[in-house]
Amino acid sequence: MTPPRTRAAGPPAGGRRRASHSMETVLDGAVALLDESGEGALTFRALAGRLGTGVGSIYWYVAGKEELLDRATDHALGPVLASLEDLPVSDDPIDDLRAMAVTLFDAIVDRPWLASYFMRNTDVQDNSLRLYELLGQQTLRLDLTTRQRFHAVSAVVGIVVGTAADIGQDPPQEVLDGAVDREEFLGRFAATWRRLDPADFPFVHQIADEFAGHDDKDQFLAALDLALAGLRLQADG
Amino acid sequence: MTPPRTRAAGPPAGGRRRASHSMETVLDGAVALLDESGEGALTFRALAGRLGTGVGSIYWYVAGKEELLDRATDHALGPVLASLEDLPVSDDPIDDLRAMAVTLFDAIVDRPWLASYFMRNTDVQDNSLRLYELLGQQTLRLDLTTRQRFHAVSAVVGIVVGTAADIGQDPPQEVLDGAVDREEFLGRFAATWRRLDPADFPFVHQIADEFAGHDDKDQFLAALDLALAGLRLQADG
DNA sequence: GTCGAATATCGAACGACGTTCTATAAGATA
DNA sequence: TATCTTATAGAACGTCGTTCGATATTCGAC
Repeated sequence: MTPPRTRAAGPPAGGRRRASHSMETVLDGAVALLDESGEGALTFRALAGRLGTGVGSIYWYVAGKEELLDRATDHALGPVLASLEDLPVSDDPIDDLRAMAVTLFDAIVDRPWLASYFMRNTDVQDNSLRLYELLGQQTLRLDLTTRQRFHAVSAVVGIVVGTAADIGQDPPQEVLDGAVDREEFLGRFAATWRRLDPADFPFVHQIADEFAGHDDKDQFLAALDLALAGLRLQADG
Repeated sequence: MTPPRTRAAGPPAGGRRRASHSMETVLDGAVALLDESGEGALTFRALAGRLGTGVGSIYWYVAGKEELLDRATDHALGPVLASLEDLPVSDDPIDDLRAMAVTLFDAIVDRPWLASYFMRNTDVQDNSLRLYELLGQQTLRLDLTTRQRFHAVSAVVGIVVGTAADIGQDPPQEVLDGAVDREEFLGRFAATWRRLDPADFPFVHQIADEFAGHDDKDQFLAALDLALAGLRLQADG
């Protein structure tokens, strides 16, 4: 979460969103590149090639790579925000908060690059701010101080983004290429850990098998539920 | 956490650590650059300049930038690990776990770049693994399943690294340069948020003042304590 | 004491990247 | 028509990670 840095001389600068057919095209292209081959694949040259234009053109819409990333992130967050808004409302705010976090997590797992840029600049990332607001509104239904609400939402967002980022950066190409499947990948890991001296590494040694068969989502849900259990305690206390 | 990718043909490849005066020199230089001017400042040319050698020489010690970063991270983690080991042991494992998390957090705040590379490759990052083990050993003292222990440590590490990373990437140069102090920086933020329509953004609007004066460490401690409260529930239940 | 491998250094060169700049075309306005 | 704004295109610049071949140094084997 960070304020504005620079702004492209570009199109919808001030007022409400004009037509600007091409800004969407640029963002769609950027998102497509990110989806297809990850963060490293989004270069101005590659994007220009895909759009059939020159690199210079992109700079008319966007001040630089930072803004491109921020806007692409926000662009991709639009549908996520919509699905959060469509979530049913129960009478338990913490359950609703949980459902939102899970939805957000799933979206980030689908697009791991989201984690790196999410909430970096709420000035450009309108949807990020709305998303933050939506999570926050659940805490308004709880008996908490403002500060506690603030901290609760920070914690939840932190767990979602943190865990998802961890997962996203893990698979080292071999797995993405399909040359090595996830099971073997994790298994190699576990094997290394199991070889450690149990006297020096009682915990890691014990954890090895658990790790070999672990599900990233379970890991996320466990962390989330720990924090939410704490939050419930805080709200009821 | 990830297994090995490539390895430099380099020096202490297999066996126990030889003298290898220069590997330490390289890592010290890398850490110094990272400390002085952040992640962007660590380039092979800058490092070679500081060491008074050629770029090519560095590649004898390290297979590439990834490994350089991994090793530099682990190098910097050495003293942190030592201070974790020196922490007093109480009769409450969760309190001890908390103290460790706080110590780790403080170290990362001091060196924000640690967050980006911590635990990326336990094969090269010996200290990371030991650190993970140390946290895990506290959970061995709790009445939990292996899986719960695994998840608990993941959650704690996730909160530490996630929160610290968030903080580290925030200040947008102006603050680092001292041109704008933190208070004004946060204040600008809060002002933007306060200008939002309270009907559309009840939460963000309410949070604005809280945010203006917030302390990053409080934010971290709040998230940590929520999760630890949940953990205590789990262990006692 | 010599020789050849293993160890270690160095910097030019390569290709890819973000960014800047200038030239230019098309559309609106007068 | 002339002029300003909008929009495009790509050559050029400097920096980066990385590769490579030319060297120097060390050192055990003979």
